[in-house]
Amino acid sequence: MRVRFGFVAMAPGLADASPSRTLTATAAAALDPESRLHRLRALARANLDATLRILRHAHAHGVALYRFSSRLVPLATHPLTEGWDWPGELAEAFAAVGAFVRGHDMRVSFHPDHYAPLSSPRPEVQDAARRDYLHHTRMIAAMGLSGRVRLVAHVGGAYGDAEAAMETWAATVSRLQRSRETLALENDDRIYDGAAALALARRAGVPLVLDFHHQRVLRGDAGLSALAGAAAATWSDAPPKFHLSSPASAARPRDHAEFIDPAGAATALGALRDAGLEAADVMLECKAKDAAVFRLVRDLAAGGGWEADGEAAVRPL
DNA sequence: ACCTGTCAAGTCTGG
DNA sequence: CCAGACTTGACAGGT
Repeated sequence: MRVRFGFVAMAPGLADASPSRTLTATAAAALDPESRLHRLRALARANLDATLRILRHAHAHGVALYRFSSRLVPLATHPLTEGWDWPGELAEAFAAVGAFVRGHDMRVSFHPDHYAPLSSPRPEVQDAARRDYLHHTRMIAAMGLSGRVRLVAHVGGAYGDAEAAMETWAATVSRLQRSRETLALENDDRIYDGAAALALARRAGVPLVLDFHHQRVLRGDAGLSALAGAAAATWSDAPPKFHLSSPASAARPRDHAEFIDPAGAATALGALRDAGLEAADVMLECKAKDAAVFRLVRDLAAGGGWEADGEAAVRPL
């Protein structure tokens, strides 16, 4: 088995490389339409530029797994920018990112944020969520990566009835074009645990990204290997994918720590090994980002049980 | 140059 | 019914 690790959005080691630069809506509203779009276009170009630099940096260190910032195009779904042809204006910059990903066979993803729940009973919220989903699929299309990038989404709230909310989620997803190829579902740390998310993912025909940290917060480590195996079985076109992070502190167990605690990682990776997987991709959600990947590989290799396979992957001994 | 409060967005809890 | 927490990185305004 080979386990590859990846990181999210920024690489703190790279100077001046934020992929999420933006303009506040208040500041944007104060500008005349022409200078507003001029500013936003420049920020988006800088974000895509930074993204390409981060991808080069990742690839140079053997990192094949990366999650894009969802804010590459600032205010893209805000009413202030309605009608903006960003796909046309930023075509080259998006294409360059996609070409690098294809050329180096990297696995990339998006994670629409939790303000866009497809399960909401409020029509205006659902409309906004669908616009957000559409925006992400447009970015993927602009990269020339349609069909090979997943949007990793949460179910959303419970709205007083979690069963009904899952029903709404499945119904909404079934209406979205090509959602089976473009979506993946992730368990959360409040309402939908691994088992619930797994059942919904199977029903909707989308793969499940099992988040070990969320699962531990809700249910502890019991049954982790069986759950990991079942989650892995929902993936057919790519290696199964997992999320891993460590609690920031005992007082704030849900928050993400700077780095991965090696003991916790060994438990999670042990579950993958015990599930008999041939390959797995594990996205680390740590404040230290890329540095957390490199440190975890070193820690696992030093701790016994695993050997480093480059700077960003391990194999069991 | 640095520090602090604020920010597009939704949901839930507590008062 | 409303205010605040939740979470995160970056802006914006002030020193």
